[in-house]
Amino acid sequence: MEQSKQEILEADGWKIGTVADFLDLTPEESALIEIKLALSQNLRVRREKQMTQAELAKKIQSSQPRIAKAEGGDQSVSLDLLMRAMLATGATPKEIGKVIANVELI
Amino acid sequence: MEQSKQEILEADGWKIGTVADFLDLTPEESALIEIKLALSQNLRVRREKQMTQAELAKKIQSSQPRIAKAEGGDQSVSLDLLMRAMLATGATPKEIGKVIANVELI
DNA sequence: TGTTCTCATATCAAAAATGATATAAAATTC
DNA sequence: GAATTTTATATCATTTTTGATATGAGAACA
Repeated sequence: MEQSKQEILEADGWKIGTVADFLDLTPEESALIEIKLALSQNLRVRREKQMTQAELAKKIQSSQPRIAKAEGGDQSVSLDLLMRAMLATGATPKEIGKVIANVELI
Repeated sequence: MEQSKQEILEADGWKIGTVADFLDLTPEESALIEIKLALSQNLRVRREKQMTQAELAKKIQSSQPRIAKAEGGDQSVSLDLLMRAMLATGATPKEIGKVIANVELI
């Protein structure tokens, strides 16, 4: 489970090559990554129930490839874009807060 | 109360000139601003109890002026920087989630 | 099988955000 | 009330993030 999580992070370009590198992250750095991943995963679930990536992109003046990156947990996607996307799926601050609050510290 | 909130937003460079303009924001745009403001205000409270802006800046490889902007709710500060700063004050995902969850929709 | 729809990946110029620096203003301490 | 510390504001070159575009991969379905 931890292994697969690391694989996901590596594939998405996070600065993690080995488990040692992973452990070199400060708790704060890890927490930020976890928060972003939680949001991106939640975004995909919410979006899939309602629309295509292209439709969501249009709603927030973005592009389909960028939504794909957001949902894929890509490193190049900011929290701001994730938040805009979440809100565009109808997520309320309460719901978003819950997603973040449920992030487990490593 | 609403008036003063608008004044704050204007002073910080948000694209809000009049109440009409303010009402032109989509609910999603408003929510994003509210979330950022809630975080910046909470950041100031947390940081003041523990350290100076310069000290916090050093912790996250930022600069004192940027922390000032973050706490001041400046438009040019990303959610990512706000989040990094919050985490550096020891805020947990649970606490951060609570701050966001408590944001009232307009 | 071929067509259509949806999502993923790559590239890139433009825009936004960044840290650094200088310095002013304000608050705190002496 | 002077000195010191802390915070705010302004500018700027660099980096990061962005939307756009092109295109590939895959699934769904005819």
